[in-house]
Amino acid sequence: MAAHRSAAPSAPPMFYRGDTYAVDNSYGFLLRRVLGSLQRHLDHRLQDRDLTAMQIGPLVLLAAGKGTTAAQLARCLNIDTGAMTRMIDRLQAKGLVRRMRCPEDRRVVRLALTPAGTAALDASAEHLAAVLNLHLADFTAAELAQLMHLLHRLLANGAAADGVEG
Amino acid sequence: MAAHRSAAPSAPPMFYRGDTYAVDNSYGFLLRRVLGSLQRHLDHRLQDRDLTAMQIGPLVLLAAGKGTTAAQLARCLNIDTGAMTRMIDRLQAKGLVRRMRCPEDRRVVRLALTPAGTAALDASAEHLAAVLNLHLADFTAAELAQLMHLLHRLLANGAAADGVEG
DNA sequence: TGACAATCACTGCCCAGACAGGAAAATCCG
DNA sequence: CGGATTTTCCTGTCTGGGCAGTGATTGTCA
Repeated sequence: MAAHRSAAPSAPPMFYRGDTYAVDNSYGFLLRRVLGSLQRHLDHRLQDRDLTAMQIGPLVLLAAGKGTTAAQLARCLNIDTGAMTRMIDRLQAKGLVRRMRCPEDRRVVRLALTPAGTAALDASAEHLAAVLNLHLADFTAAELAQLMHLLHRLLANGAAADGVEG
Repeated sequence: MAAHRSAAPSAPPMFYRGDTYAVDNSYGFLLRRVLGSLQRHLDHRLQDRDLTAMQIGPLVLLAAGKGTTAAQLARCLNIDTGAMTRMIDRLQAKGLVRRMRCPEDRRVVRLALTPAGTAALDASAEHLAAVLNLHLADFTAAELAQLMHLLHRLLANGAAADGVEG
């Protein structure tokens, strides 16, 4: 188990220990609260438009051409396909996206933004940017870059462990 | 309101713009995925114990003496008191916490860990620490400190805006 | 003292994600 | 060709958060 680590069986980082764990030092709790703040701010700005912060995700991905099926969007957002199905249900009920059975592969359902969906996204993008900027009020460009770098590495480390355990 | 900013009514940071927004550059989406990774890893490690990552929050706070009422815990975790009520319901159903009407102020319900709750927390803390460490696999102590620092500032900037708008 | 506001816990009603399971369709392979 | 596997979407059922509204209690202040 430990032997195949070529460079180092190396010092597994022990920043946190079970017996001395304190909430205030946990970046996990902190992350949770930051995300909550982002979401709450965005939700408040979007409530006039009958949209939520979460619902923007699929709209952005569709507009950016990151995917045209529910499964693709779910993978992009790292969420369940079941959750995505219901999300699409809500977006479709609001007339923002369209479902169209794919003729070539009749399992898949092609998704597309409606004109209303494009309009809603255009109107929301500015709020999304504003909320992100608001939380960066006293940041320099270098600090934002550093933040993104650290977050990417957290994610990569988690994904690496996925492969091992999963 | 703007006058008290001594130095500058100053360049509002424009890291993100509505018309050029791209998912890949958004620290919001990144944050969301990191948190999801943390939660999934922890949930998998805890499923044997019939516990979820979310349910550890109140247990940790109770053990640390950060609060003894639902309202206090909710404020600590930045969540709704209604959500906390239901969370306590689930924890109580599992026999991990105890409710006790406070005699002095009969509005409040005092919360306390049961022995089973303390045991469950002790057993989980090590997994919590392990998951946090796992995502920090290639981090230095300085980088972790930097991450915490940046997250704290994001949170503070969000809270500052709360006061203004709310 | 009596009206008023604040606080606390709780409840309904939403949105939202995780997991398990199922039906239909496509693909792979013997 | 024909069965096994995989993929895609969908549907329960659970946990979980946000918001609004309720009732009980406490504190405040005229």
